Amino acid sequence: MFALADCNNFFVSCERVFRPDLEGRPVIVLSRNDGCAIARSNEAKALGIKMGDPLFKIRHIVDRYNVAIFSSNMSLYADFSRRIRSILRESAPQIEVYSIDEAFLDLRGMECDFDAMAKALSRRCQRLTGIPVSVGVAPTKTLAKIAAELCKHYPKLYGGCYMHRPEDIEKVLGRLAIDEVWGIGRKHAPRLKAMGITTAKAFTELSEEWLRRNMGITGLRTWRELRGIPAIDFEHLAHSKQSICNSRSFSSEIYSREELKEQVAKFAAMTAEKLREQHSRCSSLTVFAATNRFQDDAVQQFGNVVIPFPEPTSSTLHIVRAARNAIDDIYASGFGYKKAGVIATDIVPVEGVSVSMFNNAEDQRHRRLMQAIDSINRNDDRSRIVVASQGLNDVKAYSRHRSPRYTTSWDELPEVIVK
DNA sequence: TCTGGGGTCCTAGGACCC
DNA sequence: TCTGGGGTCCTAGGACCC
Repeated sequence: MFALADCNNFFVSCERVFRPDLEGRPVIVLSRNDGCAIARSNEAKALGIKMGDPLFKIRHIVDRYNVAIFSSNMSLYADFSRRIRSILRESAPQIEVYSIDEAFLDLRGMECDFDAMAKALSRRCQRLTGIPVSVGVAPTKTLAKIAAELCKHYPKLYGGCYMHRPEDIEKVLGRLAIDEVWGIGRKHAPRLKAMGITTAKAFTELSEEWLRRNMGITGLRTWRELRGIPAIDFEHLAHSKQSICNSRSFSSEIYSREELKEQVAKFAAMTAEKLREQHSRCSSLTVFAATNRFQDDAVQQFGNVVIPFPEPTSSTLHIVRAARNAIDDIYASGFGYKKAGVIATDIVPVEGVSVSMFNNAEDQRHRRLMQAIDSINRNDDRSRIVVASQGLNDVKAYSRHRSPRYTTSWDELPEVIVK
């Protein structure tokens, strides 16, 4: 058996921990720049606010129903995520962290009452962190996802955990819309519906041959998982990333070449830092910059340059220089750039990098320099040491409704006033 | 005025090889 | 009218996820 522990409306729940007055009120959390709704309380969902709705398009709902809005406060959410994970680790020999608010638990080989264990786990998370967590238990990961979802919809009925019993699975799948299934996305769902396949159960009755031909190996895996045959591996080891992307939309368009270079240099520096954090290097870097894609009356530009490195690198100096140079190939004056970013690819572990005959001395110097910079910048919200060519200002962004970093910043601890 | 920021895996087709 | 029969590797783009 596998379990999936999934935090309910995670970002909203984090905000409510320190704002219990928001219980029962519609609450949303916005993306960067206060752009879109990316987390919604049940009350906000009931008002018809959808995932990814731009704030300006739902303004009328927000005003009319007094919806509480928050800018995203990632330091807060990351800290809660860490706390939840440490609780989950106590409950199962292996966990697979799937996202900031979800983790699978490997229950294979464990002998206990899974239902009782999962209920206790949900209660424990709630009590120790204040975050409501739904736990689904089932013989495959896809079925565990469905179980957790059920439990989220009927919290009172299931009390934090739903476990699939073999005799119930068919009934549950018969009532589950095909587009709710993990692995069936916005392309395949309409196609299946047009064929009359509207439920998960109907999907499991398709032939293996049809799946293979029309939805490839991934569709087949989902099909198997729904039929109770594990087809998606449990990944207990967190592996290093194969690509690292840092990109941002700007709160207002950038017209100057130098300003664009500075922004991209910041993204490059962040990327280099992440590479070093996972002990790897990259052999190529993609740099892109684009105008506002929503402005359809204006001429658009999307520039995209790939820079190969002679040897794999994680040096901020190399990566920043490459990114700034790439802007010279992309930039055209007169365009307002709204978004830019860099992507590190061809990532290799640092141990596997062969030593260069020619640049060895420079490599050593950079490595020691980066170690020194990282040790100074570590545990700090913003970097204290930066490359001069990335400028001294932060990437500009709106964040008008950010709550305090209650748990990670000494200056923002909550105050309790006793009268 | 205002529209997020990350990732993964798979597949088809092209380039190249014998 | 006629045009072999295999392979491998790489890349771009698609589909999916949070």
